Amino acid sequence: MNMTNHEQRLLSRNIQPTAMRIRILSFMVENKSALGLPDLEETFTHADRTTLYRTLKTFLEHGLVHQINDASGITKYALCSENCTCSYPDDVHVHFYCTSCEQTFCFPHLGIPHYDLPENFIPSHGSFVITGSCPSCSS
Amino acid sequence: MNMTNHEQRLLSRNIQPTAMRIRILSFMVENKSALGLPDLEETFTHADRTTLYRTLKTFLEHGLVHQINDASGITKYALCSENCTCSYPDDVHVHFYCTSCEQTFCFPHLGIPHYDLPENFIPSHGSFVITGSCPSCSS
DNA sequence: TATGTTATGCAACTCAATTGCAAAGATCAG
DNA sequence: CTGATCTTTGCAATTGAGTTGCATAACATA
Repeated sequence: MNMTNHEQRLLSRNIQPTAMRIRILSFMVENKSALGLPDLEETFTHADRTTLYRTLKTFLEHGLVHQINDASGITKYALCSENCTCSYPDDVHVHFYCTSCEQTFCFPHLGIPHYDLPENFIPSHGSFVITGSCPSCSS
Repeated sequence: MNMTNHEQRLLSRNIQPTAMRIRILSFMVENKSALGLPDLEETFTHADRTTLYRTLKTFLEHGLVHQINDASGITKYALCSENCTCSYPDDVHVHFYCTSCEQTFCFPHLGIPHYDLPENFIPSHGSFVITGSCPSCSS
């Protein structure tokens, strides 16, 4: 709710804290699950799709959010923790995609193991998604 | 190359071994990396997109292939091993997506750990993708 | 061969993602 | 304060993956 907080968070990632970006960051902070562009379009009906699209891209490039590729066909984004550098493998965690409500959740406490990749495969990021049914949908 | 082999493989998954399906299975066997619908369209220019699309869906539903969601935005499919039931977590393995050539590789020998999911999250599948640069592109 | 089922082809549509360009807003030097 | 410059936002349009309904062709079964 403290806008200055969000401003600080943007500034710490070298993102110009415009009104639009603060509003979008605020929305992502309040939201429990990862968000895709269509989610933002639904919420920010007054704003242009392009702006929302580019805001997500900007957030991603500056490491404010990480990208998740679930089976929904929609690219989702979720906020990184304050000290996250999105580096592999330490800052990569497991996600859960519910096929029923199509929401994607972060499980920051579930990290990923170290993998010995075949020679000359150079890792930089990761998207680990478990698919199934979430508590709201599995009851 | 032995078509009868491919026929057997389709039949063992209860898939009617039509000429089209045998050709597509054959192509997938020869291919090193996972394939998406656009890849099939490029190769089978004479066939209809819908047929290719539905063939992949059929293969998926019958457990002949598994689905991978990498950062390309294209749903990829890769052949399962003979005795694979695509069950979580035993039959789930790590994949590698190269951002340069946009190819996705299976690492069947790299399994995934057991995760204690939060209560009432019921897993059924998984898509574990490490992103980076493949040997051909990292040199 | 007749009949019903399955597979394929055709056409059309939806929607997420993306790009170029113009207008508006912010920043900074003088 | 003013003008020049850079960044952000809005508008319009396009691409391309994914999907569906329906008609026809191929196939299996009796």
